[in-house]
Amino acid sequence: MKQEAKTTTGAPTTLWDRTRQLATQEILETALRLFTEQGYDETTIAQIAREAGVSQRTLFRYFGTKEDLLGGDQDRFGQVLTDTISAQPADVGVWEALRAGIAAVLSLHDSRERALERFHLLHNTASLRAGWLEKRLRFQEDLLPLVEARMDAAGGSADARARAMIATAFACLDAASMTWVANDGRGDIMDLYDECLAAVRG
Amino acid sequence: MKQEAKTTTGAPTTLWDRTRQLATQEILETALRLFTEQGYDETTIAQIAREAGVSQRTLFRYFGTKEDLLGGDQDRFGQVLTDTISAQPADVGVWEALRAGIAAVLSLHDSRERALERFHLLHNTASLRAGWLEKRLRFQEDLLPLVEARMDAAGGSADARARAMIATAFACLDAASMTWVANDGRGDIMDLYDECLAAVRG
DNA sequence: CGCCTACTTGGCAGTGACTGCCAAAGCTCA
DNA sequence: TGAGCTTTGGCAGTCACTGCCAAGTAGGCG
Repeated sequence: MKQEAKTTTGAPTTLWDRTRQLATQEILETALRLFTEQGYDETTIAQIAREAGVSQRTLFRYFGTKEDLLGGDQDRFGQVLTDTISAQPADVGVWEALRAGIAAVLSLHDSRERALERFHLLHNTASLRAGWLEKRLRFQEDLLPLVEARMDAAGGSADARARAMIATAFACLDAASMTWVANDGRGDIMDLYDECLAAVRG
Repeated sequence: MKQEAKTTTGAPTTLWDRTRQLATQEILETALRLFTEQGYDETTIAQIAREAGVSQRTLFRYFGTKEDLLGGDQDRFGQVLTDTISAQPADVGVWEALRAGIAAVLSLHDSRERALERFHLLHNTASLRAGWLEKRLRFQEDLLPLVEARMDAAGGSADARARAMIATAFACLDAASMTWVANDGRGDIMDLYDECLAAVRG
C-alpha cells in the first residue's frame, strides 16, 4: 500500500506500478462500456472481471465497490473541491467560492463524451444515484468549516445556514447536469448552473 | 393485493387485515428497536424476522427492502407532498407551496420521539441516507410539473429552474433536520427550515 | 545468476440482502 | 363443512462483497 507518489511524476514507475495502471485502465473502460451497453444493474461484477481479464477478487481490490467502477477516484473530486474553495481569496463570498469549486470539479472530466456517458448513467440508474448522492454528502460535510468561515456572522444556527447553502449549490449542479444530459450535452453546464442559482436566489 | 381501502375507515376489517396490521406493527417496532440498539448495519434481516416472529420471506413480502423498515410507507410521504402542493391556491408562489408540502409531511410523524429516533438513524447511517435521498429524488421528479405551473415564465430552461427550486427546498429541509437532530430535537424544524431558506435566498 | 523477501493474484468459502418457486396452512364464503 | 382463494414458510439461487490461504511474480542482494 505504498502508492503516495501516484501523480504525474512518471519517474519512479516500477513494473508493478505500470501493470497496475494498465489493469486499472482496462477495468475502468470495460466497466463503462458494459454499463452503457447493457445497463448498470444488468452488468455483473463477474462479467466485467471476465472481460477485463482479471479475477473478481482482484477487481475488488482495485475498486472497493461496483459504484467505484464509474467515475473512478471519486475521492479526488472531494479533494479538488475543498482545495479549490480553500484557495479562494478570503474576500470571495460563499456563492462565488462554491461556484469555483464546482467548476473545478467539472473540468476534471477527461472528455465531454465520457462525462456525458457517465452523467447519463448516473441520472438514469437509481442505485448509482443513491451512492453518488451519499458520497457527495460527505463532500458537503467537509465543506462546512470552509463555508462557515466565509459567512457573515448573524443570529440563529450558522451550522444550519452553511449546510443549506452548500446543499443548494449542489442542488443547482444536479438540476443543471440533469438538464444538460437531457439536452444531450449541448451547451455549458456552468451556464445552466448559473441560471439555476439565479432562479433560486430570485 | 386488494388493500385500497387501507385508510382509517376501520369498518371492513377482515381477520386477515387485522393480522396483517398486527404483523406490520410488530415488525416495524422490532426493527426500529434493534436499529437504535445496535445500529442499522449491524442488524440483520434474519434477526428482525426472528424477534418479530415471522419468516424472512414474509418480512420481505411486507417490506420490500431493509430500508423500508425505517419510516414504513415512504410512498405516503410522496403522496402527501404532491397532494398538499396541488391543493394550494393557484396564486400561492412556488416557495410558499413547497413550504406547505414539507410542513405537511413533517406533521405525518406519529411522535416527536419517534421522529427524532428515525432522523438520528437516517443522518448517521450512510447506507440509509443513500436510499432516502434516492427515494426523495423520485418525489422531486413528481413535483416538477406542479412547480413549473406556478413559475413565472422566463427565458432559459424552465425545467432546470424548477428542479433547482425543488432541490433547494429539500436541501434546506436536510440542513434543518440535521441541525434539529444535532440539537436533540429542541425547537421546531420548520423554524430552522425558514432560517435556512432565508440564508440561501439572502 | 540464483535466491530470498515482499508484494500481488486467484480461488474458495462464507455473509447478507433479496427473489422465485412450491407446498402447506389459514381465512372466507356459500 | 368444503371448495377456493390468500398468506405463509422454507429452500435454493443470485449478486455484491470479504477474509483467508496458497501460488505466482517483481525487486534487491550476495
